Amino acid sequence: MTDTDTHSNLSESLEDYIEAIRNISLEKNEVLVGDIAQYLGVKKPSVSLAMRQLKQRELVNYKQYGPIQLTPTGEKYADSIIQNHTRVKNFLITMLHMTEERANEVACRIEHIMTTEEIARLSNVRRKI
Amino acid sequence: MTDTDTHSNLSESLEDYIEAIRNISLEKNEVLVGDIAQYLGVKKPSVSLAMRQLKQRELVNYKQYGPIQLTPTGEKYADSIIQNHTRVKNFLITMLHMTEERANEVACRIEHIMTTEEIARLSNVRRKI
DNA sequence: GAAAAAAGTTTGTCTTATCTAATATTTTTG
DNA sequence: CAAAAATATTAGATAAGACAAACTTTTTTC
Repeated sequence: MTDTDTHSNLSESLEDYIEAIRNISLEKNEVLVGDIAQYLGVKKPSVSLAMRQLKQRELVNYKQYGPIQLTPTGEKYADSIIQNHTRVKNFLITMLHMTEERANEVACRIEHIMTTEEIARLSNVRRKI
Repeated sequence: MTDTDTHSNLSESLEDYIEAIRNISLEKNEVLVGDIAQYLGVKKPSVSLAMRQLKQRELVNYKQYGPIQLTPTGEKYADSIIQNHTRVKNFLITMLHMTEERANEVACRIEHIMTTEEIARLSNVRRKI
């Protein structure tokens, strides 16, 4: 993520947490600390700490021991990350023939490295007959 | 870097050090701690510590206060990383129209994420008229 | 509604990678 | 060859991110 991208200040780790919250909330009414921990394969104390940081930046909203919600800003941020993830993943699957699992793994890393604009260009790369 | 790749055990940071040593030695007879520090934009104590770790893994060879050389294993490792870097970089420049500087920056990150085989496939992606 | 279970948080530790300041070695130079 | 300069290393500090163990709060269950 560079200065020229839309959202520029979160660590990769915190971006992953935001992304997770958004993805979980698409399937579940309430997002709990334990859900996020399970989703990301980390322990609950790690989630707890991350949530405090995201709350401080006003990207999530929650009261202690309560369920977690993204703020409108957090939601926009998440959607942007998820769009990037999806685009990278599609490229990896269609152009490099990765399995979905591997593509997710790799996209999860690359989504933090390239800017939204660069990823948009990536998603336009197609084999033209 | 996954278990299925040829070289699987170094941190991204240590891979960067190996890559740097190899690149510097293409331009200079002796590689000194200060050269590596300048090349990577870190301070000498960081290099010093990294060299100790690489030595322990028998990827570099040097005596204290002396110049640094890659072992044959280290050289192979470096060449593999550099080939990956170059391939990713070429893709980014030709397909995504990045500047050389930006392509280097991004390639430096992606080279640690995708396997050699995946990168080979990436380098075969070409616009076909 | 009190005891047990589940969920979340706090505290303290670990690892990795970096830095600054202080120290040590090597090289250069007069 | 001794003093100065350049180079490298060690020691100690910091930061991010994770973990386990202990503790707290909330929820469930009898």
